Amino acid sequence: MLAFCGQDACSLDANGRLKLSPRVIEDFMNADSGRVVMHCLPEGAVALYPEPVYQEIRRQAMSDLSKLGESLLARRTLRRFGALSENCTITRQGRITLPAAFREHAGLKPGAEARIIGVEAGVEIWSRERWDEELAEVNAHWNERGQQEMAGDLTRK
Amino acid sequence: MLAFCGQDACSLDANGRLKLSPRVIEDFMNADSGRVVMHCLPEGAVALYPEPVYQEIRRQAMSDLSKLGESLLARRTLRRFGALSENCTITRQGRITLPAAFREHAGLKPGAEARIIGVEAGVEIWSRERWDEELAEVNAHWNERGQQEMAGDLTRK
DNA sequence: GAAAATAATGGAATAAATTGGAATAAGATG
DNA sequence: CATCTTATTCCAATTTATTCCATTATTTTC
Repeated sequence: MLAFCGQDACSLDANGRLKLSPRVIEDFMNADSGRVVMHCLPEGAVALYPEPVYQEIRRQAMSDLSKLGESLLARRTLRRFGALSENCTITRQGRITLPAAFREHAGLKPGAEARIIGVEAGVEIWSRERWDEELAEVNAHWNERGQQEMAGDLTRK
Repeated sequence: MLAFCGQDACSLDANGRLKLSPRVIEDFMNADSGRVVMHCLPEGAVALYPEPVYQEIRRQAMSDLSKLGESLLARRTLRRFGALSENCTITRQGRITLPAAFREHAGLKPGAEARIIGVEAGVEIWSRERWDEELAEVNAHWNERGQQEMAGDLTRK
């Protein structure tokens, strides 16, 4: 059974809450009893990962505390993950509340249309407009890559 | 459970006091019973760390005092951390009072809007304006990083 | 050195926002 | 077409934030 796949359309309620679809809820229940980490991506969307997945992501990026006093990069790395991540539990009604700052990061006003995108490790929340653009870019990139591969096959000695 | 994550909006009262959100208070209680070190960052914000975290940040620098006699840099480093760090305890109402000099360092007048930013090791207090700029820079940096990575994926032989 | 004034602190009350739940509407399925 | 599932809206209750006031400490002036 494939987890965290496919796409859903949904909308934020007046308080910025999001109702997840039954299959997404089920995937999060199976993964970690509905415990979720919300994380703002540089691309302008919010990812939802089961907590263990996020811990794994963080394990590599963890910088040691002794550098904090002298390194701006170290401070900004912690800032990026600290400020832009938060955990929550899916409620009994299958809802999550996006913090206002996260909503803004993803360009989602209360009442906005959103896309829930399965990304295998979890799901991502995109505004409808941004998702359309992102999907076009993703496709363009791998098309270009394919073209280069074919060209390389001709010119290779 | 993620500690010291997310962002909060709050404002200084007329006397320059700051009410922390319940989850931040809880994180500090768990970390060191509410004992906190305030420290002015070069970026123009004030960091709050549990005391053990601050000790860890300073541990290396404090381990060799032998340079003090001949190194201006060493003396100024101690000066910076000494003058710009102070400890305090979160009150029963969950408030902390920023010393006037620290408030000024962070560009916070009494009554100003502030942002409490989780940075995993603790939290940082930013003025609303400065945080907006910092966040934009953080996002821009990691976006640029991502773009370079994608470009590299196309030109790779 | 004492008294008054000013500033700082602790606490409580009121107002605002968030959350949980239920009810209704819409859609899908047999 | 009826029933069951899913989505959306609305309301009540709780939590959280802000403001205001009283008390304590500190400083200044006489």
